[in-house]
Amino acid sequence: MSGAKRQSKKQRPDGLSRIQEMNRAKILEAALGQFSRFGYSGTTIEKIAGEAGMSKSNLLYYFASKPDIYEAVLEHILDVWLAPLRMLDPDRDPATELSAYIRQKLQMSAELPEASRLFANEVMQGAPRIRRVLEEDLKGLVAEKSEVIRHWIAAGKIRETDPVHLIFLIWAMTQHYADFQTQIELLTGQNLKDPDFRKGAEEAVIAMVLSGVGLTPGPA
Amino acid sequence: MSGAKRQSKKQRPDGLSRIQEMNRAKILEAALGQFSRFGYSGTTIEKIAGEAGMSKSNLLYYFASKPDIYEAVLEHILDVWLAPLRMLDPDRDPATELSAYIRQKLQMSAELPEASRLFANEVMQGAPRIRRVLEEDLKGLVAEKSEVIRHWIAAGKIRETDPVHLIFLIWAMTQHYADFQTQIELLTGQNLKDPDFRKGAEEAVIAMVLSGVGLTPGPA
DNA sequence: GTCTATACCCGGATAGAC
DNA sequence: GTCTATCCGGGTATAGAC
Repeated sequence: MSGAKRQSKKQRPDGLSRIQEMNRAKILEAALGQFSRFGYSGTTIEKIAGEAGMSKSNLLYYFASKPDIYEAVLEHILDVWLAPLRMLDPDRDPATELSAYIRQKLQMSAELPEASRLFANEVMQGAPRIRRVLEEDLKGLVAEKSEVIRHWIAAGKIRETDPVHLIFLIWAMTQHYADFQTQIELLTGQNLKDPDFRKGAEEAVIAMVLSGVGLTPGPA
Repeated sequence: MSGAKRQSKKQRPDGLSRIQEMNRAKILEAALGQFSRFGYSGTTIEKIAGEAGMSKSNLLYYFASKPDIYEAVLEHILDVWLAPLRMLDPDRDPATELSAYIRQKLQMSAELPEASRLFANEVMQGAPRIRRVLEEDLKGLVAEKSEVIRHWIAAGKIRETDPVHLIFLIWAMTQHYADFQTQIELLTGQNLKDPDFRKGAEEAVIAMVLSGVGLTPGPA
């Protein structure tokens, strides 16, 4: 047995075994659900573990502490959360670009409402853990995309509008359907997962934004 | 001393002494600040008491428990929160009415952002304590005001629009400035308390809503 | 009517067996 | 890698003195 094969733990690229990866993923998903619903203080490690199908202690084997989990979740969703805005293209026409952006944001509100609510929660508490990201990355991104809008204005393609307010208002309208989902359901019995309602929301937001910048939305 | 004057505790209309009233008010104000910032679970009775300038035990003399305080705060702000919508008047012209409504909502976001955030917080958690109010009062109110908007449409005064989405979008845009105040401050360095920024927000929202329903906002 | 002291419970985190 | 047992801190709420 001398010189025998060593206990081969296949060293994967990230240094994690398959089950480790899977467990981490399950934890992050469960944590997103809990944090977004109950806020940071309102969620317990035990609940997250329960949702993820494991024991509290086992969870604490993967993440050393509660803040660690929270930050991992936030980091995990931030990229996908900001992705749509990055795609605003100055070289295409504003009606197409703005419509596409709104549709993407509404799609995210439909498919990942928890991410929206987690983000809202964090910001409402003063954004203690994502201050940096907002001040640096997001601020830069918004400045960049404001330039795109100013470019459209200068080219006479859309009406004179404050770019920053325009961006804020698009965020407000699209994220509202995720953040206030409960209220919307109580008042209408529907949410973005209903195709009809989703279409109604898309039309309402797009109509408002396009006419708001002086474009007349076509019937599609 | 026989038959002397009895220790006269003036029985006030609500059965509360002046200091009791004042203390209750101070507690409610402090509680609003804490709950809106840290959510229900994130705030402690001790913090509320500190903000209200009294001891934890003394606070618990006025409110028996944490949920009691929370419900009192919610109830206290709900009326004022829904007041602006009640004023939408079908007999005046839509441009005036919608502009006034938006301005009132933005005023509330400027002066009582905590109320907005508390409300958002509660709804995002599934509205466990105000389900009733939403299902009954608010639902009725929205139905009533949807009729107002349909009335304007039928009279040819505004473009065909889904009334419920219109209401949601006005809420979304106006409340966003309170709920995401932190983010807005980090990105622009301003908030609704700055007169210039407030004016910019009013113009942006009013322009968007009015043109969205087919009205051209005048330059004021 | 207000404060001090304290009981009690719950959630986060660790130690150590398996 | 996963579990059980347990510690510890903090937060709610109460008992009782003043």
